[in-house]
Amino acid sequence: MSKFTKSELEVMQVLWEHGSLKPAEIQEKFPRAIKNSALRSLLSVLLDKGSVTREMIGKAYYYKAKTPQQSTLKRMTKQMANIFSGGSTAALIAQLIKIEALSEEDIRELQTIAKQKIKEQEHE
Amino acid sequence: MSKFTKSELEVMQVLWEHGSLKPAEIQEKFPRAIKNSALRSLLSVLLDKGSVTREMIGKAYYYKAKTPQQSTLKRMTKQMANIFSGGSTAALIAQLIKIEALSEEDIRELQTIAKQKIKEQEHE
DNA sequence: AAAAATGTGCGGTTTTTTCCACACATAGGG
DNA sequence: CCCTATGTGTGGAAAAAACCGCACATTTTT
Repeated sequence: MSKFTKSELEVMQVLWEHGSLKPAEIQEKFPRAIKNSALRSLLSVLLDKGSVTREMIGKAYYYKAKTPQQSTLKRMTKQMANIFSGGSTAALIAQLIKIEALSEEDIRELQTIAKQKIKEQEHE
Repeated sequence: MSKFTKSELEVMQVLWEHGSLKPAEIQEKFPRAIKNSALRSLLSVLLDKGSVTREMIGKAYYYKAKTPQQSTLKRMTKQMANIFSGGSTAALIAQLIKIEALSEEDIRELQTIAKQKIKEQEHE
């Protein structure tokens, strides 16, 4: 189930953010310098993995993410939880709130989200 | 600035959890099967990086983590934020609370921690 | 004392990931 | 028509990460 290498993740990041792009466009938006051929090589790996799809428009292929951002975030979070908090995602989030620099406004925002979450759960 | 590969992180995880261990002990507690020589090769990389230290006790070297768990968590969190929430750690945490499965108890616990965090900040 | 167990040091090989050059095709402008 | 720009496909090379065998030394066991 699609896990990504560092570079593959950079590609996914661009596609998640910008939707459907051809290689030259991905290259432009890439977080660092990369040769077109190197990038296309990455894309072909992602294509094999089924993480992206592509469609010929005009004379170029347009790529778009198939693996959702959210499922990737969840997987990576789970991995972090395994390393840092015995596998518990809740404990990981707690830990983050404790150690990260957060403004009072940030924290109040989190509180609001937490409240909403509880409400949602009551509706089930 | 010590960033770790997948395997290196597994080693660090064991050391963070168990303190000072010799290779054979790390090997036992390793999250998967690994040959002693492969593990020692990893340890030597980590030693070069300055992420672990070692001390000869009896006839074996005992390794312990030098890079703190917390700073590694912070770095990794920042990376995740770059990918998933435009670099904002606060936004990442918010996102996690939204999408992760959390029991009502978990959420209340988070709220308590958030409250404490606000209090702490008032004292500054 | 020999055998077995435990460890280290060293010098690689293998696998995975990343990167790239080059040949070829097509469209558009001068 | 020829040149340039823009793409693709292919077949690797280069670099990074992971892995491992074996010789040697010391201690423990029989």
